[in-house]
Amino acid sequence: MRLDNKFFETDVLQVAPMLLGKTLVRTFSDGSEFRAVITETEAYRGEEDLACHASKGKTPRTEVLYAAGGKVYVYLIYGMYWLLNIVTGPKDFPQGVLIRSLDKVQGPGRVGKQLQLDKSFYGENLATSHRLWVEDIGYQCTYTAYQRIGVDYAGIWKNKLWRFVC
DNA sequence: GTAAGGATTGGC
DNA sequence: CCAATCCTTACT
Repeated sequence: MRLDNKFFETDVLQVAPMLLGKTLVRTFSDGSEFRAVITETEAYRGEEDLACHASKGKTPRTEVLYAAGGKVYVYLIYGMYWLLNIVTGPKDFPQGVLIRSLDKVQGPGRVGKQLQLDKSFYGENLATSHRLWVEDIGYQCTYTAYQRIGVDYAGIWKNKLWRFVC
């Protein structure tokens, strides 16, 4: 069954590991469908988390992070790759989960490429979208927590074990 | 207005 | 090791 907003309105440190084993579904305009199991996620939590984009405050780019959970946050990195994030938590508590890998696609940049993401997905509602959502197929995998990738600039926050891998 | 740099990847 | 490539943010 499709995950609803309720699922995503929980704290990101709960949602990020719970997403492992869930199925990501993307339908394309030609009618085809892509399904893959989420195998790696990363949590970004609050304005005080220097690795979180919301650490710079509310801007046009980070605005959706302040919404209640269940929305999509996409952004272009290095001018080349659209990274997929899911906003979590209550309204006005900026946090989100980066989808780093699927069973069939490893690497956040590759996930965005496979799903053919672009800026039109910014703010997409996963509970009602007809082209992108997450399903619970009754499977929860065991996981291990690691430090996040590529956030060496984040001071003490880089040491948080907020990356979850199946 | 201008410049610096990034939650990455693939190619040299 | 480093270029690709462009948007966001910070600063003059």
